[in-house]
Amino acid sequence: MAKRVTDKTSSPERRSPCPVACALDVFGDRWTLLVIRDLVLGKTRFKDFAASPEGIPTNVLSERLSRLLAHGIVSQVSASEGSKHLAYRLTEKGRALLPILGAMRDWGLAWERGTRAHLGEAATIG
Amino acid sequence: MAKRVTDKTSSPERRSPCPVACALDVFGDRWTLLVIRDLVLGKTRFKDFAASPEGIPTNVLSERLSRLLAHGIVSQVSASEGSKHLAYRLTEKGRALLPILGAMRDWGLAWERGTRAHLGEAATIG
DNA sequence: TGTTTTACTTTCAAAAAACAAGTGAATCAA
DNA sequence: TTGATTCACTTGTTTTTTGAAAGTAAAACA
Repeated sequence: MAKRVTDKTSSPERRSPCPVACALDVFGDRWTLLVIRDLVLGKTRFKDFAASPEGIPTNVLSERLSRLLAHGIVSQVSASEGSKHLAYRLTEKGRALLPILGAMRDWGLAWERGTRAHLGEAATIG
Repeated sequence: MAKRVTDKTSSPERRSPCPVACALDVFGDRWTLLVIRDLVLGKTRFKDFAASPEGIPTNVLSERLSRLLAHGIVSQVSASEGSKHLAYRLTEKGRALLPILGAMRDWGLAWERGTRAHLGEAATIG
């Protein structure tokens, strides 16, 4: 007899139909949006994300990248012609996160002292 | 001989001067922004946040509220005249999170099927 | 060919989250 | 005024996630 804990068939572990809650289920943690930020800044490789100043642990990076792949937020392409290494790129769904990143950058700059944008002032993001 | 791990004097545990990283240190988790959302929706009491459909555990709610207080994002006022119960309100710094919430709601509605805004369509947030 | 780089995976201790239950002050109903 | 109920937590306990370090295998480079 199968023990039904929750119906994860229709929508795997969605807490509510709220779009904010749903978004947080995808990227509601301390690292995911930093990977997105790096992608926006032009980084494409595992080692590049790992080299960011915040120092994401590689196991966390690995898990986050596969989650983003699973959610269709990033895709993998060949790093360069003939290369067997892979590069990560934002999909359209991933690029649609730009306004969120822009709003967060603006809030941080306005309210948290000592912050500086490596993201281009207004053009790149937001 | 004091072992200096990190200089937490100037800015306690800031990972980098990036405003996005800094913002994530404040509200980069699955719950905090849902409390902010509830505040935007007009909820002010502990029990109201706890009653939201996502079902935040009370110990987590408690911890998040004190963190938000510590960061000056919410403040406490008397729930009603003469009452000794307290109500939570967004400060200006907290209201400045509205564009982030709005951008997240828009992204969720656009890219995650089955989401619906209890937040007023465009007027309330964003 | 041997060395280095890349992109992970594994291990494991520590921290955080989830869950359940308890507590005491405040409010309310009789 | 007493007793029940609500409120806002706090306290255990278990489960999950992190984070730091080390290990690994394929690819690239010399």
